[in-house]
Amino acid sequence: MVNKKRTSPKGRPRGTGRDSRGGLFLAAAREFAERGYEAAGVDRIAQKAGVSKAMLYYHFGSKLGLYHDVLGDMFLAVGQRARAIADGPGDAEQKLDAWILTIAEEAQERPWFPPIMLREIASGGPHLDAETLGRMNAVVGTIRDIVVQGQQEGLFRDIDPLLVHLTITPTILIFFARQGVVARRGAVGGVAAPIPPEAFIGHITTTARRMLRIGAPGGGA
Amino acid sequence: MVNKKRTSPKGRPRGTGRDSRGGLFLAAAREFAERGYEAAGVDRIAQKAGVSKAMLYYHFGSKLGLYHDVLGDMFLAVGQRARAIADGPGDAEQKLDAWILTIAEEAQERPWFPPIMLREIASGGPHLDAETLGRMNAVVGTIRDIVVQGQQEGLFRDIDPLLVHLTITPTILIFFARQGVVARRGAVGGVAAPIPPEAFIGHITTTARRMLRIGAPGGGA
DNA sequence: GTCTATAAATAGATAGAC
DNA sequence: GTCTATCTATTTATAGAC
Repeated sequence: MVNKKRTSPKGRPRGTGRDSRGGLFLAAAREFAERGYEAAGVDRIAQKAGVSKAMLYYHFGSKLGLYHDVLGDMFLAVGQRARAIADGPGDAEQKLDAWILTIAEEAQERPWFPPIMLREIASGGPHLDAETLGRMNAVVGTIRDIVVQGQQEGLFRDIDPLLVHLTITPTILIFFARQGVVARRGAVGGVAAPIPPEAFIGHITTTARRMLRIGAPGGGA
Repeated sequence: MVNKKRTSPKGRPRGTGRDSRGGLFLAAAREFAERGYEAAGVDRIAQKAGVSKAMLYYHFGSKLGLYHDVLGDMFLAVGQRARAIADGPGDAEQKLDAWILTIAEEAQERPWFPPIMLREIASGGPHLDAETLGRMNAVVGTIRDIVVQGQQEGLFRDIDPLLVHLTITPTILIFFARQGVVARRGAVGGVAAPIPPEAFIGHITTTARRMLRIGAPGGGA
């Protein structure tokens, strides 16, 4: 039932090895990102990985088990980095910058992360396990800590930390989800307008500061 | 192949009637939002609508035809309202406020709008027809017009209009997609924190102003 | 316009040989 | 660890009666 938690034989990060398990993991992550959990096909995953479908069941037990492994890998990485930032040195503004950079880096390192995340939001997460749910909540808590710190430091205005999270994180996710699409299909529409990731990250950083700093124009709601 | 474009017998907006076609439209919109195009089942749609599956094919020709009808209804409404705002009176800031309100209203009037939109972004829109694609691009163009107006009026700083769009619109979509989930499941995680829509709209309006106004803190990128 | 019955393809999952 | 063959359920779509 529960999937095995061991890492690859040689200690490689999950999904990057050349063993059949790692190949299946990587193929699955891409398939889940492209089609979503329900529409993803175990046949296609096995084919992309170059092994038989039976291997998938041998390693992961079920389609859902495989999905949970992919989710676990994502949120473990993001959650740990977020916590390290919040608990580390620096003022709240520096920490928020670091968080923005972290999400952007993870989105590029694991291109399946933004699409899968968007789909889970869209569907209300019917196939999220308790462990993944806990890790997602931990991330929200981490952002809250950073915002509260900024308010105590007198840097940030009075604003609901959840609103801060809901403004910054989804924007980054959608940007990189769109990037993947633009790369594959030439823009969702045709009016491509490719924006370099660095330009986008700079924009979000600036916007986040303007959103949070005390005494800016636009009202303090 | 192409779905019939006529409205309901009595000229009601699509999907709100009590005829079998309207019932199917509404059930389909909800099913597509909840599960995504691929995972949506015509059997389930027909069952929810209280008619037989054959009726679905009689009215819409195919599952894809039905999906296109749902998409068309969404983007026609949003596109027309966006264009009316951009071409109407007022300065750019007022128009941007109106745009934010419009997206928020449409998201609440058609609760299937945000989830479907998120899924299309996640998958790169493989089942979008040319008409829908055109309407989506028209919306982006409309936002661009508003931002450019603001820059010419000396209200907005020099910023890529596409970045403005990518910052405001997705945030609103994700918020309301999440709202639907929170209502159905009690938050994606458990740490619910229900935010009233008005509070969120106020927040986004303020954030958009702070993002765009000239001479604010946080740097001007 | 509305239905039942069914065709034809594909899905996730398993058995058992090697 | 890896495979082929197969079981069973579900899928989209259609035929044809009323």
